[in-house]
Amino acid sequence: MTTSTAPATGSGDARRPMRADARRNYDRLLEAGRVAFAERGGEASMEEIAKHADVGVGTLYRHFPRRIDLVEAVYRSDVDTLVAEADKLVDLEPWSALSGWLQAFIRYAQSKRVFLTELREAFEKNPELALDSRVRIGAAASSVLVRAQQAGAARTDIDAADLMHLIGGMCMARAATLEQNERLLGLVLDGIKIQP
Amino acid sequence: MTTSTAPATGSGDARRPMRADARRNYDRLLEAGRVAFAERGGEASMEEIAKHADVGVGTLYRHFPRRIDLVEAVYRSDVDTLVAEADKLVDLEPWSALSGWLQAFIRYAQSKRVFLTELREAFEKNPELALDSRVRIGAAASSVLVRAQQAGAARTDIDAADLMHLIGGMCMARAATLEQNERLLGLVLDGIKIQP
DNA sequence: TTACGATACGGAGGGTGCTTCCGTTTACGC
DNA sequence: GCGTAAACGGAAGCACCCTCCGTATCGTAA
Repeated sequence: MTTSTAPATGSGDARRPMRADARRNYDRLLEAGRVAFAERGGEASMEEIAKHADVGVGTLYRHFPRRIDLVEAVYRSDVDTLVAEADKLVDLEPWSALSGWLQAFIRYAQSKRVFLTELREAFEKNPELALDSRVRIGAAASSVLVRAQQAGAARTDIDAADLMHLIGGMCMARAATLEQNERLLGLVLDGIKIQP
Repeated sequence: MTTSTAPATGSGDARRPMRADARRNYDRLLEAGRVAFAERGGEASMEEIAKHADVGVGTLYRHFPRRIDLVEAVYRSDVDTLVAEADKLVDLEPWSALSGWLQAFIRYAQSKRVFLTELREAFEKNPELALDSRVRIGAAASSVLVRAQQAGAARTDIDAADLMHLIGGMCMARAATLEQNERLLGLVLDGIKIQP
């Protein structure tokens, strides 16, 4: 594991590990944040998120000093999940892995649209966040795509950057719904697939 | 004049004209809003804007019931200005008019970047705003471009849509400064110009 | 010119949401 | 068990959006 969502405490460094209750609350808050942003986007209030995590606002602010820090943490953890998904799919045959990962990507992209304004702010405050995520997602995309290509299941005249560009752009289009995106993904997959 | 920034009272319709003080305050508020958004973007508060216009908040809210209404009005008026600029330049020779208008366009685009978040919200609430502005700006662009083309001063294998796409995209690029954009505009103009 | 009704003004205050502060509670090493 | 550092919780501070209504001003008709 590399750059990750892990709070404040690296592998074997100076600082102690978090206390058990702190760790538990951190995880709860992150999850509550994810749900809240997904459901209510920028409308989600800090009080609301704390309540959902069964925690006082004070605790929320101890872990995430500013609202934007929570936004960033949720985003980082979503990217982690997406990247990890590529590893999980390694057991499937190459084509299924590619197709499965792109589905995961679409869900990821869809969830981002809801709190895009907040996210944009986070990127502005911390440009490294955008760059870093792009690289990591690109690597994951590449890993599933190349495997499919090497297995002769996907055409070789596209690369991961093309794919992200195509599908990412599609997902960001103004009125795109999840269903529509999944349908269009099917179309794209048909275009990429090499019939056995 | 067509769709415009004019508040609540058309040409010769049912409603009376605005009272003189109301008209004056409306204009002041619009101007104060423009300045405030340009300087402080989304940070600008309603109290602050009202004070700058030498007016109470109550008056601000009478004219612009919600913050977003002020954002929209400022934006509409900026578009008005940009579109009117094309008419003003009609006395110049065709190439100067084209070049001058594109400079105005760049200033317009630059000012939009500052309160992009607010603007995005306004577009979301009122899609007709984005569409309408695009059409009007496109028409203005077309008028100056076509004239330059007919005068043999600009190459004819591009149209207004291409131009807006190129220059608009350039202005929206993440870290673009006004100077950089003006320099790049020079570059684009060189590419479009037909030497006499 | 004055008087009067319609219109507009102003700013105190309600409501909400982010953030801070600090007294209380809890986990963990001895 | 005990002591201490770490973490918790929520009341209160603050800033901002917006509303409300008593007061002031404009425009008009006598």
